[in-house]
Amino acid sequence: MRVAGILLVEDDPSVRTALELALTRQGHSVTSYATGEEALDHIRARRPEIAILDVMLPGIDGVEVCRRVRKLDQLPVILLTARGDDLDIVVGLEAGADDYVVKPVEPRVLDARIRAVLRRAESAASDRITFGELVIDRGALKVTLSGKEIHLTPTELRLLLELVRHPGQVLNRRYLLRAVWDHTHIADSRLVDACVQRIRAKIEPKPGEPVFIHTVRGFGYRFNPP
Amino acid sequence: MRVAGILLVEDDPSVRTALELALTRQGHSVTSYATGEEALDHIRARRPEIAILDVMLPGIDGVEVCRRVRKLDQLPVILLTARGDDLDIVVGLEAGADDYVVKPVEPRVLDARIRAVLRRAESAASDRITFGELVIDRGALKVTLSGKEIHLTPTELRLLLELVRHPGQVLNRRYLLRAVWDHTHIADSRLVDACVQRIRAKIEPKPGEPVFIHTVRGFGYRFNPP
DNA sequence: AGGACATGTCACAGTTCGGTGACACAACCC
DNA sequence: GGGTTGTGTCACCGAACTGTGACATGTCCT
Repeated sequence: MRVAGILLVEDDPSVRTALELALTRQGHSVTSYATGEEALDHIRARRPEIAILDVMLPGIDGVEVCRRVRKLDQLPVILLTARGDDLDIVVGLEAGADDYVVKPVEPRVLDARIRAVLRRAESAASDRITFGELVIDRGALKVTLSGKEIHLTPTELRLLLELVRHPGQVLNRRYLLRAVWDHTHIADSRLVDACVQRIRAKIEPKPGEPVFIHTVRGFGYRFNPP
Repeated sequence: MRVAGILLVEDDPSVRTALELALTRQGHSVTSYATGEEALDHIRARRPEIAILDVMLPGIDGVEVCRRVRKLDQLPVILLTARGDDLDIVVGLEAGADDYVVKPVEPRVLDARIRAVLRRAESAASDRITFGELVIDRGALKVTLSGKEIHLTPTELRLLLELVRHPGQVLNRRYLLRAVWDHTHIADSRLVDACVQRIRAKIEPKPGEPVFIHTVRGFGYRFNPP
């Protein structure tokens, strides 16, 4: 099941907390703010997968955030409004929102609408895999950790992708040498170890106790989904 | 303003006539039917731009029509339902509907939703794509940067379009050689590199640090929407 | 504990890769 | 023909990458 990085903007703290809780329960990962300014910063910095914006906000309102976002980006947007005021709906959809939801909303309905919007947006999106904070985009060949892009060299990336292709499986050094380096029969080589070490230095929060790439003494390495 | 060929399916004759009239007044061209079977025939034969389907229909219902349509086509679908029954909404959106409207509906609101759905569908198939300051008109084969027209040679344009067709994806040199030059298996060639440089010189504000076409060392190039 | 062995760590130098500009040639247009 | 434009190729250079070996550290077994 896909899990989305959702940006939620809602100035009423009780509504915000309730929605955040409900969405988290549905399996989404949610970041929330109270103002449009913060939301725009977050969008620029963290690239969420979808934004859910309350229309009524102090300062820059949801519709305006939506307009600005639409100028730069394809980021899917759902607008939230307190009443089903028809004029709001027209304005909101004209601003480029992908959907428009009237509060109060059943969590299940909001979830369905989020998934519908994401499904539509996905056709253009690339295939990526998420392991907790680690996101590997196989199409863009990008790796991000907690939203920050990590630079991996070609060999490091190929090795990581090979490990990730078999999550939970132990891959021995000979296999990895063949798969990543095309080395057919170099028996003893510290190459793999060195490369794993370099990857760990980049993606493991504490390289001393690896979370992602585990050493299986005597056999090889295993990529563990957290 | 764009005028859409709308397929309307609604079994209640009075509602059908009312909606047809309202939509026609908004400048749309509407064809309407009372059953899902007729609708599917129409879709196959006439390729409407958008379908508005009542959920409750005798025989094949709206959700089922939506499901079948989605299997073959990208045809945008809006579902209509008599009450705001939450379960219906979830089922409908899961079936792939682009939007879900509860009757009775203000004509202006329905119109806004139609336009929003069409706008989204359009951006996927549109002739003109905008990436920040860079505008690529695939119909006119013109590229403009900050409003100024940029002259690209045919090969440069083909390469740029190929990259833009897969935004965010890394495309390797072999692929690009095949796609743009029809070269089947020239292994080592700096052709792509040279062409990318020429494009960069024209569209990148600072060719030293490219914004649009990124090099992914060891793999290829990636067009990054800003 | 102590030895044997497996793995982590690190720095460095050779190698590869891509950016860049020059250039030759073909195609095209006056 | 003569000039202009588009395209492929090449050589050079700096930057980035990577393999290697030496050494440190860790783990397992007796």
